[in-house]
Amino acid sequence: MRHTKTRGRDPDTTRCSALDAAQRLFAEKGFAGSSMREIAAVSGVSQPLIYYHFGSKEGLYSAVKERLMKEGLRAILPGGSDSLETAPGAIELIRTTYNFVSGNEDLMRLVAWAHLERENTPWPGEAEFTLAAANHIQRRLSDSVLRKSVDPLIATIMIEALIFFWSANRRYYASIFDEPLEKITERYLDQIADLFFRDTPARKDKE
Amino acid sequence: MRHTKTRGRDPDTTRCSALDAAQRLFAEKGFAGSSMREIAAVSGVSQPLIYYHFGSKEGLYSAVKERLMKEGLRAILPGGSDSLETAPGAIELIRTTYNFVSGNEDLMRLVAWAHLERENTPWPGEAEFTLAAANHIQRRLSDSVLRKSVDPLIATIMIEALIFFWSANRRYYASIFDEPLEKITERYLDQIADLFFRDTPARKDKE
DNA sequence: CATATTATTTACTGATCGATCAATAAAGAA
DNA sequence: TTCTTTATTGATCGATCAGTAAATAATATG
Repeated sequence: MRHTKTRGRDPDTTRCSALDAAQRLFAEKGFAGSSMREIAAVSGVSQPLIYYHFGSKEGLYSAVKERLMKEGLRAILPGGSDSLETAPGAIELIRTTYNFVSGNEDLMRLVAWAHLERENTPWPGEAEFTLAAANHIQRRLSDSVLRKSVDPLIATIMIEALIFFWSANRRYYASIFDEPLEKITERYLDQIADLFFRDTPARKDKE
Repeated sequence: MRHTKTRGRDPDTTRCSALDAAQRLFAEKGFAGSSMREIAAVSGVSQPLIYYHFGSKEGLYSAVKERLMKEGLRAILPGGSDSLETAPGAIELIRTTYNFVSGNEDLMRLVAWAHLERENTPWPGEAEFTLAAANHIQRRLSDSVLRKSVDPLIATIMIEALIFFWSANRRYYASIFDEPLEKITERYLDQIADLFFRDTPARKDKE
């Protein structure tokens, strides 16, 4: 047998517990707003032990980002169940992207914190991530269904902006409408497709 | 004469100095990331004196927000030189909004911090601010130039999203293009107008 | 078994946090 | 002038910050 360790020491579980708590707290309160003591208390891992495994607060932060990006890349790159590859049409692509964004709230909040805190160090795999997403969206955008007079690259940025913004602010804005969140979200995403793709007169069947 | 006080005591100037430094530091590093000591050092106002005038760190923060919103409202509400009222057409409205947003970076960053830090207390005048902007945009949007099949309220949110996003990320995205920031910004704003307004076949003169 | 390595805890450091103290200087009121 | 109010300072509070040294318990290795 390899290891029966269920009691006492299990460094993998220790690291994972610390990472879980750190991810939650960093996403919730930002890097400056989270303390190692609280991460230790929440995770059940003693503070010096976190330092033993991750070296410093920055090291812990980097480990959180690394793990998140590894998961994120696995999900969105070809082969993942929610991969952008599997999205056949424009509206499905938009919906898939939105689902990924709104389903990874910790990741999105951490990116937002990093942006505000003016992090100079790039995220591990950030470039690949952005390129993969932009690449797929752009391929879809040049599939002749994009409205004429719309620059594909700018359109890519705009779609990203619309999806990010709604994912971050949907609860606030949904309270203005009468409809439930899911309904209004669907309409919002449909309108994105409308704006960028459906100006070609008739388009019932795709491909 | 009223007061010749140029030396020694001048509580108004004191408050103003503290507010200036606090606004800059809160916008730059967030509430949790800014310390009263640093605000005191940067402003030249001693730390206990800041407490004397504003009571607490929270009180200072509230005062910063209050002043900013008062200025912002004065600028954007009817009568201001950059008022949304004076914007005659759709593209001018978009440009005016963008200019206001990108010209008030401190305000936008503070709003972003507040959003991430999940502030429960609403900003003073936040509701009026949002309503005023949405109201003007919506009036413009229902001026029959809006593309059919686009919900005016959702369009309002989308335009806000597109402008906010570009204002926050323009430098990053502009580095992808070859053009200078102003040129690509102009094209980005034009594309917004294109998307939402210019699908009516011919539209040279408005009204 | 013995021993070296890895994992974890207890107790602590110096620095900094937000906040407050008593004392005092300046301005206004009498 | 004298007295009261307002503005400002230096010193300091207890709490908490990130980080660490040393001792110890568990595991792996011989």
